[in-house]
Amino acid sequence: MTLNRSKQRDAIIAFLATRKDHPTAEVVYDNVRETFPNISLGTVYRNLTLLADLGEIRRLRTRDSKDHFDADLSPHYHFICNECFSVSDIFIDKTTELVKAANEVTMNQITDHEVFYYGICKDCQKKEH
Amino acid sequence: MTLNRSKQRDAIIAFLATRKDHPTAEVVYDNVRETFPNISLGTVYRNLTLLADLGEIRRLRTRDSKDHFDADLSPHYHFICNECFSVSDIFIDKTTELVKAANEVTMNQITDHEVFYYGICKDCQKKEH
DNA sequence: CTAATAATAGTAATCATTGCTGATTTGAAG
DNA sequence: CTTCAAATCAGCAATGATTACTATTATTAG
Repeated sequence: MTLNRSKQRDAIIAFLATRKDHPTAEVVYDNVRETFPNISLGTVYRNLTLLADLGEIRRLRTRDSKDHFDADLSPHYHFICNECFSVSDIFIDKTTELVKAANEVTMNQITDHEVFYYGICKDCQKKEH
Repeated sequence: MTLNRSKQRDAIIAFLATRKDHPTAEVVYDNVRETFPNISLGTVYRNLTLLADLGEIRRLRTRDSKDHFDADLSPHYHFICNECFSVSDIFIDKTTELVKAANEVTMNQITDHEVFYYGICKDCQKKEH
């Protein structure tokens, strides 16, 4: 029940902290494997899930079929490209307004919220000439 | 390439239109089967995907591992219960503000957006003693 | 009515994620 | 510094939602 440290988990957190592109479990696995050649994919998933449950990272479930993970806990939203499925940050915070407006129309108890923007990212706009 | 009508698809649309609880493919299947006893789950999935791609219904990918479907295309958001994973409507529309604010910080081309609220629904609040 | 093709039922396959098991690591207490 | 129970791991099997495939049936334009 107590949380022990582990080199694998530390490496996963450290790697995530270096990235702003919200990698998938697979990407985390591929990268952490460069330092821990025989870390297993299961370990990556278990730790990402554990960290998300503890609230130390955020799990993003987008229209993409893979989960993405974000080590940045500051309030912000996300943009997902419909072409390449890349995920990028939208650093705005409308918590006050959004939660206030929602509370006026529901009795459900809101603890948090997420905003996803969809469209075509800058890079994919270029490609489509 | 041309779209033909099919009784199965009509039944799926008709069923979805009667529900405000954003059923999963499985739930759609169970219900439509009462009228079409040997409709297949694949047909349900194929049509839900087709309709979502055509923009005639919305596919909601939540923290729940199952997709939910919504026949109501009017601008509105969703609340998902962390306990029972029920999905309910939040009839507010902050498109103008949200898209305006996002456009001030990104060059990505935004075509649409989604807001998910999470928390404990009214029913689950009661259950908790 | 008929041919072309869209859609279906039934089932197999995919693939992200989770579960299992026996071995290894961690950390608190002596 | 040892000890030992509990936590974590690697490797791999299993799960489960969704998609793909194939032979058959339904739809619709002409």
